[in-house]
Amino acid sequence: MLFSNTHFAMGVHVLTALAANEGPVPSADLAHGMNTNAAFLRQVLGQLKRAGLVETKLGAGGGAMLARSAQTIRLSEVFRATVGRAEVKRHDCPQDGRCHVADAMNPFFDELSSRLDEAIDAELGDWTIADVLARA
Amino acid sequence: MLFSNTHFAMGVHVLTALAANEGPVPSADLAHGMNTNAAFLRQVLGQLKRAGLVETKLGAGGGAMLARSAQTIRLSEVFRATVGRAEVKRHDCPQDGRCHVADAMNPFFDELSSRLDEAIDAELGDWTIADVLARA
DNA sequence: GACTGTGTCTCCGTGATGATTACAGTTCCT
DNA sequence: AGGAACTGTAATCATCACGGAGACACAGTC
Repeated sequence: MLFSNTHFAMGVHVLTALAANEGPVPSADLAHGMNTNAAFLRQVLGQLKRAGLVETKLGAGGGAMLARSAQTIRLSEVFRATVGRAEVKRHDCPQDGRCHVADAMNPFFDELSSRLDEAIDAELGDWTIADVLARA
Repeated sequence: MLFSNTHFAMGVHVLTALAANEGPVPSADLAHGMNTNAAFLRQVLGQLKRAGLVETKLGAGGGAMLARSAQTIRLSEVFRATVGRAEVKRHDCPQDGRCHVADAMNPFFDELSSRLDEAIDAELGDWTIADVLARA
């Protein structure tokens, strides 16, 4: 399974939903449509906001809205905002000489993670939120 | 985080350890060197065995050994054996009309997962167990 | 001033992960 | 033949991360 939490999927979903709306949408409304709760969704929205993908307005009539047009928001940005850097899940590898090859494992997985991270980033760079919305 | 469990990392590690040894190695010895327990490691070895990467011998003097030379074992095979198909973790997306774009989400994530799966597979196809061993 | 909404905190139920133990079946060695 | 070594698998358990839920201060709107 890629991405041990659902933040990326929720990010794509919520951005697409925002792209389908004009004005600001309250997190409670978004959360209800996405079958989740507002407090949790606000955390995802916070990640998207810090990445400059979303703006939020306080007060009555406020809510979340896209900070840029859907055509300019690439899924690779959503990936960076919600996942960060992709890293291969690894076991607790002992460095005490019990295993001859153990010392090589962590550096290798570091490099492997970097390569996979780049590959995923490149692949996600091919899609924009507008592409996702076009399927709806 | 990629790969919600450690099977892939343990698979790479144990195959590299086996590549460094000639005869069969008991799972208890392997497990001790990898800071895990034998029963759990045997599950990973079982996945590798079913994929044709490892052979096991029962009885005294038995254990696990590579089924093929380390040069011919690609990490993409370890990936298939231990992870299966890469799939984007997604939330429980309601299909009841609450959200206009919800219907498009699952098909989209299906396709996205396929693309990412191929990208990861291609990237991992560049490495063999021999490459990992060469770093030790 | 009342209302609405965000941002953040805490608490809790649930599910997955891996550790551990146990045991039947197979193979080797003497 | 008999005992020892090892696998394969099942059952149980502790731990932990994830996400659900409620609450509250603060900020902005009407």
